[in-house]
Amino acid sequence: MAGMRFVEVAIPRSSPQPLSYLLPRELEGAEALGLRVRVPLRKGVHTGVITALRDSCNLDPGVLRKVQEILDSEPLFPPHVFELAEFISKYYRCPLGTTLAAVLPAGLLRSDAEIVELSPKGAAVDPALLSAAEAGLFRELRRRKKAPLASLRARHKLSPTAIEKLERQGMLRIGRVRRDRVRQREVGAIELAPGNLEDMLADCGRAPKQREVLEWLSRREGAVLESEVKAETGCSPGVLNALDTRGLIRRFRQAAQGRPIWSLGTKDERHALSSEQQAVLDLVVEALDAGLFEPILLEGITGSGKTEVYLRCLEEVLGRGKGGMVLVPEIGLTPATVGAVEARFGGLVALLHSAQSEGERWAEYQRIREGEGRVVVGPRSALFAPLKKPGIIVVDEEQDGAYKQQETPRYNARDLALLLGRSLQIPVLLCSATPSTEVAHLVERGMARRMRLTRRHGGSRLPSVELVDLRGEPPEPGEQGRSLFSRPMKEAVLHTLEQERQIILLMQRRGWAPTLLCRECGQKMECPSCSVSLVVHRRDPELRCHYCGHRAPIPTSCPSCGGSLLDSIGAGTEKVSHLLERHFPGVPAGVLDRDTVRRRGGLEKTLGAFSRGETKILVGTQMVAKGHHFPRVTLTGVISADALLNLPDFRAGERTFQLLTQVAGRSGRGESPGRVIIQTYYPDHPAILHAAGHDVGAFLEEELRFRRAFQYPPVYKMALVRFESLSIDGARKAAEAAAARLRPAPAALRLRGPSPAPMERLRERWRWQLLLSAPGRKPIRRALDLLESLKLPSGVKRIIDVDPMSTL
DNA sequence: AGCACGCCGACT
DNA sequence: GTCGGCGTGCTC
Repeated sequence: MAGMRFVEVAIPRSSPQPLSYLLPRELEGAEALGLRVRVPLRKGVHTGVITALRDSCNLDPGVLRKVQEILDSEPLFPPHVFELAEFISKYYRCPLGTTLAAVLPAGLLRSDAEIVELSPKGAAVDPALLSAAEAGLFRELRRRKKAPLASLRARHKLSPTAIEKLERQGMLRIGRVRRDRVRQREVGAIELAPGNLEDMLADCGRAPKQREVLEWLSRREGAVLESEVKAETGCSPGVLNALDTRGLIRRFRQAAQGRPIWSLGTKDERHALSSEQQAVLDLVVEALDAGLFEPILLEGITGSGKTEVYLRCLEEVLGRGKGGMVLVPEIGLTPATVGAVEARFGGLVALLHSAQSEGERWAEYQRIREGEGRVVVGPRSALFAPLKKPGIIVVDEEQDGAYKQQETPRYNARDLALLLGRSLQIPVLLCSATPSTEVAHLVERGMARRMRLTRRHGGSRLPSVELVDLRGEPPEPGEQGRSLFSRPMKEAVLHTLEQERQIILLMQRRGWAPTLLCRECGQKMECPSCSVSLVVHRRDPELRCHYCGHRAPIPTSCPSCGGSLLDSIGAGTEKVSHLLERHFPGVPAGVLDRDTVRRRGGLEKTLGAFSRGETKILVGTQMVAKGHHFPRVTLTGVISADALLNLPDFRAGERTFQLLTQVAGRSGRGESPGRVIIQTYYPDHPAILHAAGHDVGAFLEEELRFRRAFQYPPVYKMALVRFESLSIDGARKAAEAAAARLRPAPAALRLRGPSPAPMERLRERWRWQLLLSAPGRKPIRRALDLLESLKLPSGVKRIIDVDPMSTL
């Protein structure tokens, strides 16, 4: 370390490049890659991460400023995580500081907050001398004493510099608060002091409230939260104080536990491996022992035992003193997977998920860093878990779009898992019933091994799938156009109910109806901020934009022509459940979509009632297709397969195929055979046809042929460059200028656009875009370099999405 | 004169 | 990626 006098520091939300700093003598020797430091930048002090150590610097050392403080004693992550971050930064074109902020647990790199308060002079000022906006600000500060500057700016219509101006005038004081530490929140807890309960109760004498608390505590085991004691017994703090001073209870602080994630309390069931499963395990063990990268597509329908395979693989990994990662798309929706891993590995499991508080996530992070948590389960960011010696990476449901982050850094954790596996020389298990075209393409080129599990656990058969051609369905009186339930669908539902079995119905849209139309002028009610129509909701009656959250009351007359013939067009989950009630009166049904899940405990309640059989029918959006296991479900109905199919996106077919196959897999997982009914206007479309025929191979082959012919991923590489602006001209002109810069384009580069994005306006912003594709990455990389060097007109934002998941 | 607003380049 | 300096032009 001697002579390392300079450090490079990556700071989020500042410079795209790491900046050089001087390391003062007193800090020398303590520095290392991956430590956080406090450094001065412009007027303030920021928290960044050391990304390099240097003994020389190409800048004049005289201009360099000094590192003020080193915040950690140990690097926050092992080298492979840092290398991954550097790769992400380059490949997905996101500043390294911002990338590191996404890689580390939230909060560790949070910038300082500016806190505003009134000075004595400000407090005494005559309100008459202030502008209306200033008076509002002063009123709030008088009430709240202190408030964050950013929120004050947002709430009061002040100019951007007004608050600084008032500070210069001595009216306000602005202080800085550091927020780069995660607080592990603590709560009060109580337990009964050791000793005989009878004696203790006697000790209370004539203090009934204290007796009651003691008795209540004795009925509980271990420590109980103080808040819970108070709520349950209705006692005051004084009662607890009295018990404490007499030594009858023990009071202490403990780390606050966030809402536990909902796992099914699964029992660990070890299944004997089939020969197919054993073959995968053998392959993984071989790679483990040889220290080789081994990318494997583990393909198997629902219920074929993929989970047991990777649990066994993890056992082997742990047995060799290493750790493993299990990535899942959305942890809240995969309780079965989480439950299975927890049941098998217990205390070795480290769970990372978004329902945790920052403190909890930080605690789990440290457990992994210290080698205590060695099986990491989590969503895409779990790939950055600081395992010392990762031995395997498992990506469950690898085809899931949730692995792609939809904000910078726009990485895809499945792709990165392969990259990381290669650099660490370890096996990577990509699991899916419906592999992505990306992984299929890898297999096709011999770059990943395809291992199939063809037998369903317990020997249950694949459901039979019937397509209902909606074009042949007669219109129903009282409905506009067609009925939601075709005759075959109605009959199947009735039949299944008679057999005392359960039904899952897939309905892609939530709400009552996707559009409210004026029959007199033909106008659709549109979102004022987005180019989409507002969705009619009835449970909480209002119009709602599903993209920006805009809400409006349901009009009784058309806002543009005054006409009163307003019609809800189409259907959503609410209408489906309403119509179910009409068609099948008295049959209890549950609804599972973002609206019902958002309510506290909504997911647990809805799924719980269904799994206990209290509801017979479960209606929902794609959520119902995710890995739940309901043995009594023998019918799955798809109200319309066409919603996804009609999206103007090259992945529309793939997404449709995956969703249909997934949802079909919900049917008939117990002993009884399952049935699936899919309603569609396109019964001949390959995505629907092959899903009905359970033919993954044929679908992928055909889909890859289409992608090759039309130069789409994964055969061709792609990047999406989007320009956003509050003015339509700004976005369009920037996109046109960018396209002009790329012309004449090299032969290998294909340019689509500039064109308005399929959703031309979103959250008030107009969006225009360019799609770049090429047989290899190089022409795209060069084009993106060119575009990044192009100066943007003011008010225009440029978003680069490498390997986009969708082009909407 | 004092301040808002927009543009542009530097930040280490 | 953001901030702050500077120029321009408006208002008290």
